[in-house]
Amino acid sequence: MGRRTSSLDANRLQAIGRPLLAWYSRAKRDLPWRRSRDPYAVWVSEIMLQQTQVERVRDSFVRFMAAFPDVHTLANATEDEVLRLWEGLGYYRRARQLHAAAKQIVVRHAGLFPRSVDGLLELPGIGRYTAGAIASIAMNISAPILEANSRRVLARLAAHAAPPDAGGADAALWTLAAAIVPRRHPGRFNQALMDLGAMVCTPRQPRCTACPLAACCAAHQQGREAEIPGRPRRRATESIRESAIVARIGDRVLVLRRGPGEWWEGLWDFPRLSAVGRGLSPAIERSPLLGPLRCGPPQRLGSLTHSVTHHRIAVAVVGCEAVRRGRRAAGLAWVPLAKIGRLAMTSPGRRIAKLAAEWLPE
DNA sequence: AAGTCGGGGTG
DNA sequence: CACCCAGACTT
Repeated sequence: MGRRTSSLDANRLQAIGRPLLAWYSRAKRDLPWRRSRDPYAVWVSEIMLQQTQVERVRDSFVRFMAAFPDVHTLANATEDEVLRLWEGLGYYRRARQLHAAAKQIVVRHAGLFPRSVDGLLELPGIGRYTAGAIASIAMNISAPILEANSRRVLARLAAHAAPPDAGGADAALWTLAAAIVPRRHPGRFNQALMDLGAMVCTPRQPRCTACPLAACCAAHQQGREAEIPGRPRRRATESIRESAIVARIGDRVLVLRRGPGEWWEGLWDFPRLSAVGRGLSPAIERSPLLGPLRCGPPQRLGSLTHSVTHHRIAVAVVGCEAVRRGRRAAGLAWVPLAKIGRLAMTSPGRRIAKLAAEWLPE
């Protein structure tokens, strides 16, 4: 056998389960979605948790489940309602796909979840990780998972130094994950791996002295836990400057819904233009987006920045008194500022609305 | 294989 | 500022 530290040998493999599950039973996190093993609840939580930290999901999960307690309720909801309850979580395609999948489950599967990894994979928004998570946690199917936490744990156990974006790096770790997931309690085992990664085997300064797997961790034995796994290459962030327009008539302001192919598809936002400063006024008048809109001199209300993946956007917020409404169009609405809370808005849109509220007394 | 998609908390 | 996160999907 020529295997060395690049993968776990059979002895180390067998050594994982017992100490890991013992650690989990006493150290596991108390999370709202762990109160239920209903596939629907597990599914909703897993979609929310994609690329989103646990602490940011807690409250949204509780609110969402209260509004849509089962797959039929979700399937019958409007996309606006679903998006509004997704507000602030980001990656809104997840919400649209969740909604589409709920309809699919109701129409094609009589409201019952497919009870296999392959069946789950056919639903929009469910990939290899999420299918394995739902299958193992909600259905007691011995399916592997690989995500940010368990990837780090397994990479260190096996001293697998390649960064996640390296070619073939994940394939080896998926193989490892499949080799170690037990037939008994696969869901607990997988969640234990994730909790260990989140609480002990952290990206920086892992707490190896508290780790139940330290004795069989190749990275720890080599003293390389700080450098494993390697960091992926980061793209440079690109800076963007634009203006957001709060066009006002009386107590109403102009908002628009983001369309297909745009960021925040389906969500409402204030109109924005790439022009800033002196060029803004003519840009407003020319903008096919806005009408054209006739309005008085733009007035600076404030500024804010936000980030979308590798873009950093500086927004100058400008208010103006519109003379008349301009064209009517789907996805364009004059909304009383007091009622803007009912719309599913982008996060910067919410902040812009706040500036607008300060501008407009009551 | 590389890009895209949010947002906020942390150091 | 950079880094991080219970990934999926398109090109």
